[in-house]
Amino acid sequence: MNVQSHISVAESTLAEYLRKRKMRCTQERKVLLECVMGTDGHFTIDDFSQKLHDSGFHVSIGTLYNTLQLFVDCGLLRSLRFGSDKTRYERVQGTPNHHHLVCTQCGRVKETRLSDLSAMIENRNLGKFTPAYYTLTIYGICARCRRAKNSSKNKK
Amino acid sequence: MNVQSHISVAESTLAEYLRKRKMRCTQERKVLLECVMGTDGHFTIDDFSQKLHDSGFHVSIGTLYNTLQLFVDCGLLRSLRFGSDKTRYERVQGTPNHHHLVCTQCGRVKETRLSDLSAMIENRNLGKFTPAYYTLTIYGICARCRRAKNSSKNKK
DNA sequence: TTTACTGCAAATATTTTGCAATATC
DNA sequence: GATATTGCAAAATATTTGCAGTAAA
Repeated sequence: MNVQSHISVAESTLAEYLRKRKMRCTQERKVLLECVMGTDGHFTIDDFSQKLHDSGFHVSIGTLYNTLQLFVDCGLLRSLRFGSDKTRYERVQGTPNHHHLVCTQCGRVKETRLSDLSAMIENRNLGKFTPAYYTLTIYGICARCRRAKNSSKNKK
Repeated sequence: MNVQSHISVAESTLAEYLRKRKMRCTQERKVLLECVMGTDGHFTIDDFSQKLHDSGFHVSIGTLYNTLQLFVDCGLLRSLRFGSDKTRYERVQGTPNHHHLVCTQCGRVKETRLSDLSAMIENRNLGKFTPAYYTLTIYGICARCRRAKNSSKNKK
C-alpha cells in the first residue's frame, strides 16, 4: 500500500468515526490528520506542535491534546510512554511491527523489529479481552552507554 | 525461593549498589525497601505513600520519588505507565513473568501470564543492547466493557 | 440556527529541584 | 567532621478544564 492510499484510508476511518458519533469534521482535524500521516516514527506533543507551526498552521495546545487523543481513540495513533518521559504518539497504519529499546541511562529510544514475536503476540488468544494494539518495550543499557561505563570502569 | 530470602536478596542487592556508589544506607531506604517487598502487584506513589502512612512511617514525597527511582535503578522495581495514568511500580523479584491487559475504555489493568512469550523475549539477542527488563502491554476492550457496548448496540 | 469545537487561560496533577537541617559514614 | 540525604515548599512540566466566541451541519 502506498502513502497516498494510507492517507485516504485514514481519512475515511476518521470520517466514519466522526459521523457515527455526530462529531464534526473540522479544519483542525483534517490538517492534523494530514500532518500525522506525514510524520514517521514517534513524536511528542511538542515535536508535533513545532512541525505544525513550521508549516504555518496554528492550533491551541488544548486542541492538539484533544485531537491526538481522538486519533488514538479511532485507532490511527498509538500512544507510548517510556520511563517518566512525556507521552509520545506514533502512527498505526504503515508502521511495520516494531518494538522499542529504551536506554535507562541516556533515555534514547531505538526501534527494533522482531517479527516472529509480533506474530506470536498478535495470534495470542486472550479470552474475553479484545486486543486493539500492544506495546513491547525493552529497557536496558544501549551500546553507547555500555561503552562509556566500561571505559570508566577501566580508569579506576 | 521464599519471601524471607527474597527480602534478604533485595537487601544485599541494594547494599551492594549503594556501596559501589558511596551512597548511604539510610533508615528511609531500609524501611521503604521492606515495604516494597511486602507489596504485591503494582502500585502508584500515592498507594505506597498511604501504605507507609498507615504503618506509621513518614517520608516526604520527594524522598519517596527519589527512593523508588533508586530501586528502579538497581533493578528491584520496574516502573510502568499505562495510557496517561500516573506511574506505577512493581517488584521484579518474586513477580512471575506477566503482561498487562489494559482496557482503553475503563482503564482497568489486568495481569496475564504468557510464559512462552516471556521465554521468547528473554532469549532474544538484541545485539549491542543489554536488556534489563521489559514490559508487554496489550491495549483493548475488556470483557465487561465489551458486554456493555454490545448491549447498548442492541438497544438501538 | 443549533450546538460541537476551538482558543485561551486558568486549574490540576505529577514530578523535580533548591536549600537548610539532619543523619550516615 | 565531612558530606550525602532528608523534608519542605516552591518550581517546573504535562495535561485537563471552563467558558466565551466561532464554525460545521
